[in-house]
Amino acid sequence: MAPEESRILDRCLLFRVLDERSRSELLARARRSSFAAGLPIFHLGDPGQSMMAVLTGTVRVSLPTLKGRTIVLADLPAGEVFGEVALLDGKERSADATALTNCELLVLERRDVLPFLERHPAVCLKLMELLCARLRLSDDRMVDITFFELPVRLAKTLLRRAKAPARALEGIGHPRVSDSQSELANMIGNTRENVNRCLRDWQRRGILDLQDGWIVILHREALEILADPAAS
Amino acid sequence: MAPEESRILDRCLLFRVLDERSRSELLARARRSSFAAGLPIFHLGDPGQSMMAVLTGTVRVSLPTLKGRTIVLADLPAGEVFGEVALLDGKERSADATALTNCELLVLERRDVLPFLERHPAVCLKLMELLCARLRLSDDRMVDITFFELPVRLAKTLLRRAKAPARALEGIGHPRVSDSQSELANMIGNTRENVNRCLRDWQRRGILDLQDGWIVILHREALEILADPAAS
DNA sequence: CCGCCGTTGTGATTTGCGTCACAGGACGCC
DNA sequence: GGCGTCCTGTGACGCAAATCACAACGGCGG
Repeated sequence: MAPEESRILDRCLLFRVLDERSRSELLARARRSSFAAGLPIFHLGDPGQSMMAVLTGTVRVSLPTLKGRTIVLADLPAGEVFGEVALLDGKERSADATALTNCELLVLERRDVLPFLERHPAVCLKLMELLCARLRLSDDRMVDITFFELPVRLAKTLLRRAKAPARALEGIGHPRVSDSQSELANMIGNTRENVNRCLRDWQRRGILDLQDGWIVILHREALEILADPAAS
Repeated sequence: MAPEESRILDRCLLFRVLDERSRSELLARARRSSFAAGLPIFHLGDPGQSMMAVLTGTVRVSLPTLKGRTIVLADLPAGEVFGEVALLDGKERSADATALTNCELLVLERRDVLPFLERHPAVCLKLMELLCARLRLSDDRMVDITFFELPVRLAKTLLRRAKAPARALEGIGHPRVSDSQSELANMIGNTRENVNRCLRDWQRRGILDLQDGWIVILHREALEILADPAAS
């Protein structure tokens, strides 16, 4: 086992509770797999007997529809796991997974994981925490989509996805978001056109700026007020 | 322990995997609690250190908002459990729970459940299945709300909640739904007014009938077509 | 018996959003 | 260079749905 791999598993919340010996035992049965940027890893409805951990790259989990629109559930960086739902309940894949960048995955099969879980209740509990977190996220999203309009959801999403400014160390620059407008639309369950109109409006009002494909947040506070459904 | 209680726990998927001895062990640490129809059991945001099993009655789990509207997540009959999310991750209650009818509950505390789970991996796995089911439901709902319009969602909901006709045994009568129009609106994330208009339209078209507060489904097939987003 | 409240039934008005239809710019590839 | 593809930016149009505003009905408690 390459040393950098066990280090990555170390950063994976789910496996951090394991001692060295159990971790090796699990890794011994795991398979590695690579996906080029843009390639599908699995589709909603596929039979699913495995779960994956992201070793390098980013994986997008999303819900597709008949037409082109999708809902982005999560973008998972290295250290995260996905595909656990179908593995645990033995049913079909509950969402699409796609390699957003070039990715390396660790694949764990149902027949290996289930017996392992039975012998490691601590991992069970961690896994349940993970499922709970997913559930809370999903329910939050549902409330957002049902009750709040585009500006509130967009402001929330921008704040959530804002990266630190490039020259944060010198205290210069503003937090910024690199997602394209259609990606943002998919995240909040709305259309690209409406996202564009909203962003341009905020740009005109001096809240943010659009340049080189970046959305630069000029006044975080204004966004926070917009993101608060109680205000506005 | 009253005999009828262990029989009810027997019908509870989560505890059915346990042998008699383990079940008694868990029951010994459980508390019983009653709620009159309409009373809140807990609120979103409350600290939550326990989970409950429904012994008798029905419990509604829902997400509230600042204004009056809510999303009904589930109506749980006897045998179901709820409140497991806050118990498992130790965070605040993720939803409201209300006694829809007079209810008797079995309350299990975190300090008792967690050690128990560590010694009973089979229950862990069942609990994970339960969480997976909740997650799938939530995601389905999100897709419905985001992409389908009121008629599709309403038709789906009516079909899901349709009870067998009163005189099913004689083969007479039609499946029917007893929910009020505002309850239906809460289930599908829309307003009472729109639900009413849609129902009246379907009544005029002979698909269903409204009488004595019941919605009587005359043509199940027509509803099924309406519920299928691909058609229509 | 009367008032209160929850439910149903409808109309009018406004608005958020989906859809269609473009135009222009950046970038990579043949 | 020319062409496809993906992104941004906007206008117009129409519909779904939120909101407001009533009226009628029925049950229940004082």
